[in-house]
Amino acid sequence: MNLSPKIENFVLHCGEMGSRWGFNRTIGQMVGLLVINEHPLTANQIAEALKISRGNVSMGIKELQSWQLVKVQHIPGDRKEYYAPNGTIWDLANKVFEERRKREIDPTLTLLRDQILDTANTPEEKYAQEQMQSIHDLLETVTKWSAELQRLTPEQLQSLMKLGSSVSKVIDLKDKLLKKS
Amino acid sequence: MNLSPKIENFVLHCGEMGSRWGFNRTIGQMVGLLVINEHPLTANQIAEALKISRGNVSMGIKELQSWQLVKVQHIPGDRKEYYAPNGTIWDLANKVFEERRKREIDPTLTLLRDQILDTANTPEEKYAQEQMQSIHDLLETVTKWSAELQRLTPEQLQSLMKLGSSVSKVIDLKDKLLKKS
DNA sequence: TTTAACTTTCAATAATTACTGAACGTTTAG
DNA sequence: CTAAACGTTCAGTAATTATTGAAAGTTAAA
Repeated sequence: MNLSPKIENFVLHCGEMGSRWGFNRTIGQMVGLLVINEHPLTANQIAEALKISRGNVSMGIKELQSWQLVKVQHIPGDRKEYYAPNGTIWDLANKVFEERRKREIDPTLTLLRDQILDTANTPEEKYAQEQMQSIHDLLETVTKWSAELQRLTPEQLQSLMKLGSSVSKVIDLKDKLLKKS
Repeated sequence: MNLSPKIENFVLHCGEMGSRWGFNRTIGQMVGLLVINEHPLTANQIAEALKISRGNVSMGIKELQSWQLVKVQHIPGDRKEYYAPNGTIWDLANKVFEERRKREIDPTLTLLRDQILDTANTPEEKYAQEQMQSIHDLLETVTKWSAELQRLTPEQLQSLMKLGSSVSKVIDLKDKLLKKS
């Protein structure tokens, strides 16, 4: 399990980006390693390739499973577990996106819904509630949009994109069509 | 500078979410505090309200300025600096979005562009490059889309949203229109 | 100038987060 | 049943990140 320089480079980069993508360095490296290898890897292979302890691999896999990013495979007559990415690159990105929405947006949306129902007693609270309402509306829009976009295949997205490569044009389209009918 | 329970609750929540939004707890609280207050605040007021040191406020403001999330205001005859959110809620969200794209996507895109130009020497490298190509294409699509969506006003977005509340319908629309012409 | 009112910086330290490795659990082949 | 081969857990420790507060920097009024 020694990586070619090019592949190692990619894996190390994934590690550096890991924390920005929502996990930590080691887990970032694990994702990179699994994605870049055509064949599933055992926990020991991962530990060896990344030079980390066996226990750390176990915890990392657990975390990745909570994100639904890896799946376990078995080879007949072999007791070891083999780990592989749970879907295409596109699938993985969707899963990360979805999970982050749950962690970064949903809790705030819940809080704001409660707060907005309360009555404001002072002018400060009045203003505060208006702001919270704005944030709430923004987050709802973002949530709905991300759900919409996730529903599309990469091909649909790219097709939509090439339509003059501007969403504003889609709006124009819509207006035109609505006028005709 | 003592906060009403309702407002304090919101500020504390922003703190808890802070690290998920790309900063740390204290900076999250600062954003919450500035957004929820109608009037700009001085560094000392922020320190007092959040019960943190004056130096910490200074560093937090610096960080928020690098994200372009706060602006400084002055009151004539007063040497203190007053801090306020740099734009509407929508503007702030856009700035965060943009900054995160720079940190979370751009560096990887740069790396992948380089890697893809290299020639693959082994079958493993061949596969690795195909995967890197997929990731690259995905990130480019995401980048372009986020740029498109950011260009729209909240009103445009919501109008587009209400169009049967499904982007797939827009694609259908497009197809219909193209057939007609 | 000097001094007072402010802001910034940064070394020391506190708080948080990640990692190791040994102990324990589980499964299966012999 | 026993031992070997694997996976998991978690207390202790290492690494990283955030915070304080004292010192230094800046500005402007007197």
